[in-house]
Amino acid sequence: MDSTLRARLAAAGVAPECATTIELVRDLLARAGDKWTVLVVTALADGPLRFTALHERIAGVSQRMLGHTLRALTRDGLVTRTAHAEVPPRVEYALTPLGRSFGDTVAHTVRWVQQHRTEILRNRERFDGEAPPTG
Amino acid sequence: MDSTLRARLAAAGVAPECATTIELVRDLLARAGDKWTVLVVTALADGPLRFTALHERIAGVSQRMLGHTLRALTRDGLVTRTAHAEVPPRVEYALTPLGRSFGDTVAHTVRWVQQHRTEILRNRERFDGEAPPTG
DNA sequence: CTGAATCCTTGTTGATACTG
DNA sequence: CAGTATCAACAAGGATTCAG
Repeated sequence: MDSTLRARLAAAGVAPECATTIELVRDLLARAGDKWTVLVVTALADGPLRFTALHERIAGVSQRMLGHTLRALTRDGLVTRTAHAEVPPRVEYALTPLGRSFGDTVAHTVRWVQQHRTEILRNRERFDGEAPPTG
Repeated sequence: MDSTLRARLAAAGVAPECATTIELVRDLLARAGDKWTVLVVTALADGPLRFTALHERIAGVSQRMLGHTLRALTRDGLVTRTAHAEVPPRVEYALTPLGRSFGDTVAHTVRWVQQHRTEILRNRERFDGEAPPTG
């Protein structure tokens, strides 16, 4: 993990437990912000799906990134992975209660963005209109 | 911007406005998850601060990354940048109402992580205890 | 003091190919 | 079907240097 950060926070007088929380917060926030997590969680919100079903439903994701995303989600217990011992193999992914809860929290932020979408976009335009000419 | 994503979403039958929202959501989520944003917003929550004050208060951040973070935040209108025409220069950064609102939303997620911290950590341990031996 | 420019290291993403 | 391994491209992050 990012032990450097922990050391720095410790040096700054932050309690270890709190430091771990900060790392974890950033970790989860970063995960929510990565390219595929939100789409995966959203896709699974309607019910369990197989790997291929997810791959088809989420346009543009590579097998590799879908696999990584799913693995990370599974590791944190946000998603369950159920492999059925059959031929051909069948693996189903489903949201856990924790994952659903996480999805709700993210949805909260999504709603915020939707509400402030116009304002943010306008701010960017204004900023880009003023600043870019370096001189 | 990520026009590739937009094209893909369009191909998938997603409305352009919705596609923009998705990009923006991921953008803001990614920003929240980056290494310094949350710390900057938190630091500014107590009131305006100068560049150097922020640099001192946030242990471990480089001038470069602090500058980048501040610039991104300013661009979105989450933070104001007030340069006083003095010698030596003095620049103050402050949260806008929008920035404060954003901070509240992020705080919501932070609280979620704090509440589920133990569970997530336990899940990870269990996962790492079972899976790693590849064979 | 504030912060942009440069250079370098590292981590992330994705295409492709291969295995159980 | 459900992935993992490998490799190449790229972006993020950081140290240092330069400038207004």
